[in-house]
Amino acid sequence: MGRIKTENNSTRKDVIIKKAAELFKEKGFKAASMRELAEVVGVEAASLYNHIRSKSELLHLICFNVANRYNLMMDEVEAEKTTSLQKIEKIVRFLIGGMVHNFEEVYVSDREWKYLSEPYLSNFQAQRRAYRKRFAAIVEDGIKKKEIKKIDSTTAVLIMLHAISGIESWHRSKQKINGKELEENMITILVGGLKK
Amino acid sequence: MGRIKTENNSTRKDVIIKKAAELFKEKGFKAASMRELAEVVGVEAASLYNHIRSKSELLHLICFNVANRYNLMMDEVEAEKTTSLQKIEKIVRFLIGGMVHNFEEVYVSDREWKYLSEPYLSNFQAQRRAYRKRFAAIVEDGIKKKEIKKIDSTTAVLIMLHAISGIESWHRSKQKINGKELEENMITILVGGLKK
DNA sequence: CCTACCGATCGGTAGG
DNA sequence: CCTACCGATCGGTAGG
Repeated sequence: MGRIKTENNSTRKDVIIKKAAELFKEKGFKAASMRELAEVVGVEAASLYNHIRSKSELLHLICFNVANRYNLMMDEVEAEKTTSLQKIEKIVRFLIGGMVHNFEEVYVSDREWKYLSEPYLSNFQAQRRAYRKRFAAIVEDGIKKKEIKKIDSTTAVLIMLHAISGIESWHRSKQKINGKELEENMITILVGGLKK
Repeated sequence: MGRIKTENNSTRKDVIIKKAAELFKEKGFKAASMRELAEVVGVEAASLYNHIRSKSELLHLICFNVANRYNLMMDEVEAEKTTSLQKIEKIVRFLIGGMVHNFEEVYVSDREWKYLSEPYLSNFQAQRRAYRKRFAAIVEDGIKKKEIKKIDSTTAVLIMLHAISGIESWHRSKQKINGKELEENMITILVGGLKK
């Protein structure tokens, strides 16, 4: 009802969220102000509140958007009839892809989630814990089946997750190698480090 | 001259810096206020300014303290007559040790450096780039000598650095494995992933 | 979507 | 090291 869509089919609210993700990534959630956001959107600060409830709503929209995608992907991987190593490779590739293509959103959900307000904060942390547990279970399974070295699965998951979120620095870097090459290198080192 | 030392030989200024690191880690630099810092130190906010110049001075003291230690360590490693793989292992062990024993300080210098003010910001970024370059050169050398898989050295360094800074989550976690065990697991996966 | 404005909080200073 | 206080900026609201 009267929600105006632009030619690329996104509402004004979508634009605000997208710009918020960029701003939160650049400055950090606390340091980013609604006045700055208004400026990049092209309206007065007060006008933002016709589309969103609060600054903090912006953050939880961003974070849960990412979390939902991660969970759906994990459902899919668990359902597959493949080896643990293949599952891990698929997860790692998905995560790298997300980092490369939805950079700002993923970055914010990775680094700024601690500014979430309750009950979103607790909910997000719970989802995160659950996600890591499912990932660790796959690693554990691979160890049992002797596809993977005998290591602490929690540590292995932490390493993979953080190595990937480090793509941030790659993104900033001048002499970037391309996305595909990056992905293959990461797979070699990370998955290669697990293989027995 | 009147600088009072406590029994463990640290000045009041040292205490302020230490508490600042804890607070900046917990809340983030921007979200942490000088009034909160004063409270944990046990004085009024205005009194902090008899020991330090500004909030931003606290951040650069923390960040450069860490950066200096990293640089000294790199000097030492480069001077050794060991294989590239041994050098990398030494660097990784040093970084993990720093993360485990100087957690707050290292965390802040890793995640909050972007709030540094000029000229400190540029200086810090330059040191960081130089440090990574030296690390990558060691990896490169290992590849040439066929100790290490043929991978992009920049990516390899990024992975190691970020995997280690991810120890943050391990620190938070309930069912921690101990520091030594963590270190051995990380060496297995990270250095193992490089080995030819 | 804008103008006008609010109460709260911030980093920091003056003066003792 | 404290009391008292400053100018700036914040997220958000009222009213049109």
